[in-house]
Amino acid sequence: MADTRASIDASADTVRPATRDVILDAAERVVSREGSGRLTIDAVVRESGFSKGGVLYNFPSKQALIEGMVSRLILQAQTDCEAALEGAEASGENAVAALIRALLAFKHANRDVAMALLAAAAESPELLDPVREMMTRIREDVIGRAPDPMMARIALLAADGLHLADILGLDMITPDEQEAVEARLIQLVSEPSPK
Amino acid sequence: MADTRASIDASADTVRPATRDVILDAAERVVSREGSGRLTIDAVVRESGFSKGGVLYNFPSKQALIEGMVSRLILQAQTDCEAALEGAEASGENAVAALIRALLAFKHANRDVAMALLAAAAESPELLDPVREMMTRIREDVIGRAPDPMMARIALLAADGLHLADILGLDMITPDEQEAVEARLIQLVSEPSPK
DNA sequence: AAATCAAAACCGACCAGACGGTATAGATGC
DNA sequence: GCATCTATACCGTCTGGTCGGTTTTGATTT
Repeated sequence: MADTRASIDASADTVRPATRDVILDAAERVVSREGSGRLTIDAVVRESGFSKGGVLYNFPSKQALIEGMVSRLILQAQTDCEAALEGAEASGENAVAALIRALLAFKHANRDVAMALLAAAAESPELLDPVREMMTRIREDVIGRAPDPMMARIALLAADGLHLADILGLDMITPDEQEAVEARLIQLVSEPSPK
Repeated sequence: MADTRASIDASADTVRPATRDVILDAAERVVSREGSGRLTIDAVVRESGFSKGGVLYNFPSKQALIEGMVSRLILQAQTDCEAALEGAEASGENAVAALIRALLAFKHANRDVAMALLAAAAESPELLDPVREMMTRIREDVIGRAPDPMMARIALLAADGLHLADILGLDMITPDEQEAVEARLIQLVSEPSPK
């Protein structure tokens, strides 16, 4: 069961329709709709349509289920970042800017889903270890490529700030403002001496 | 650990040594040590040394207790920010820089305590309403005073990012680096055209 | 292809404990 | 003695997890 199949597809699985992913989707829906504190196995059972036994067969414990959510999220982020890097390399675009852009897009696309991280943190902090690892790798990657490393770091932190605001629903920033901020961030990491 | 009492009255302290604050302190310790998901009334009872009845006498429900934690946190932040503003006005320092500095210091001092926010978010999202309100006020204040409003906004977001890293334990940034980043942030909001 | 069979996948009733909250009795100071 | 506060036993509910059983799947044999 060390499977960890690459989530999204469901194409190759002719018979078995990626049960684990169906369950993870249901869990994400629960978290996004009712908050991280309401993530219970029974709620996932209700939401997924599977029985309790079925859910617990695929994820032997609630912790395992949260681990599944986290690792899928990480996989997605990693894929997105790598794609952004390749795209930048192909088009000759600034790699750091591309990465920041990819991160912002990812965080925006997974705004409510990322509450799973809160659930994970609440359940037991060590579940965030893989997240730590990934963020470190990305950060080192970005900072290593940046003409102004500290500014790159600041841009990353600001991106985290945007994410936090999204997660906690603290975003009273208008979409226009958000776009402007993101553009400015990308500009900041692109030019060594801005303005 | 500056005396964070400030809740209600504190008039007849002789007999009643700010029971509510003692309980809130215990709750903060629980959250910081065991994670936001482990914040239970019984845990607070154990940690505070009071009886369950005593705790529930002061905070009639778990929600009330979390509300207490949040509002105390907000009060403290507000006080700190106002003090910073007054100090800046007196010394002629850049107000925006002073505010950012105060926010960073506050967030640093309350790094684990702030997990109460996560507990609040998990319990029921509307508990974060006061936090929203405060953050909006601070942001508007900072942005209104800044020579480069968008840069100020970015600095605030970066400060949030630092905070998030602290809360989730994602801070693999060294103290030196953190100091450098904070200095750069303050510099960014102080000068219209940095570098 | 029909029969067989073992393993994988799934089901749902059940349980022990934890949790939030209540009830009530008791201490303490005015 | 009355208000304020503390302490403990208790209750109903919820939750994570178990367990024995049933269905589905896929390979094998004939």
